[in-house]
Amino acid sequence: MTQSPRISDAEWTVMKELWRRSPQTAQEVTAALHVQTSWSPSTVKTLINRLVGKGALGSTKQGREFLYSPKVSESSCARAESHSFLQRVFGGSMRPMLASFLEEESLSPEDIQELRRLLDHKEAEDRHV
Amino acid sequence: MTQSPRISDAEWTVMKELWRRSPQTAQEVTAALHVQTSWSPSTVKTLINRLVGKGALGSTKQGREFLYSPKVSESSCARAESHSFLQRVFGGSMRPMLASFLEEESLSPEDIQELRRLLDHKEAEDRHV
DNA sequence: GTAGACAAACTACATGTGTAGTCAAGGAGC
DNA sequence: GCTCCTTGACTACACATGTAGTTTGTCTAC
Repeated sequence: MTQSPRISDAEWTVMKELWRRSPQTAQEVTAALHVQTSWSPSTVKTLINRLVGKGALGSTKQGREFLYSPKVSESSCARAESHSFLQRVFGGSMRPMLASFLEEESLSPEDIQELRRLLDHKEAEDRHV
Repeated sequence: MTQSPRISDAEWTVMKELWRRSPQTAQEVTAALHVQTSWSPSTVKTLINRLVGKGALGSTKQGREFLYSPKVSESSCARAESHSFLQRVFGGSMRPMLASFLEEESLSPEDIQELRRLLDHKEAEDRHV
């Protein structure tokens, strides 16, 4: 299990793109992100380098360029991030957190159905284990 | 509606204490946090000052000391924090986020019941509005 | 082979954050 | 009233982060 490094806001944006498609060159990533962010190539390159430094991205030299791809999975980063968020803001207890999200954010009827299914599943699982 | 300022990790710890009980002096907060954090009084004072600067805490002079109390509610900060977390990590979509939490974190049977109730409530609400 | 283009590497810099020390001012004890 | 202690105010400093510019090295086109 790779210990997920701490990934900052801007870095998440870069990671998301590389999770979506990889490997990509720095240039490609810059182009892909340009719509949402209008970051300069330097900026994207800096972020990529920091991520390589943190071990979140790996690179392979391809001629004059580098190809980058994630070395940590999105789900494992999401888990780490979620856990730290839960601790920090809700002291680690799920119930108030879920309550707050349900109150605040919008859910489609399908989302609600899906959630019920997840709860059923969870419950069944708990009973078995 | 007070626009909740961005509150850092360490600052959350201080805010939590003042949400738990307020007003308190810097000294009292330091003492209260000492068990978990072993921060020096200077550190706590710095954090408090920053929070006052951000408008998250208010202060009243009481003789030689100051009494501090929150100026923003815990729930509003939690909302802001939750929203930004949801955006950053799950691109704003609740369903994968909830799925990830349900998979990862542990829920008691009562938590599950409570969640079902919340979902029912939410659903009924949506139908009415 | 030389010039130009492009990508990588290095440097930059303001602001935020974690963590704390020092200085200064005002009340408490003598 | 003077001294000491406490508390507030100011200063410090390393590292992270957002954002980008400059230098250097190498490939490509002539």
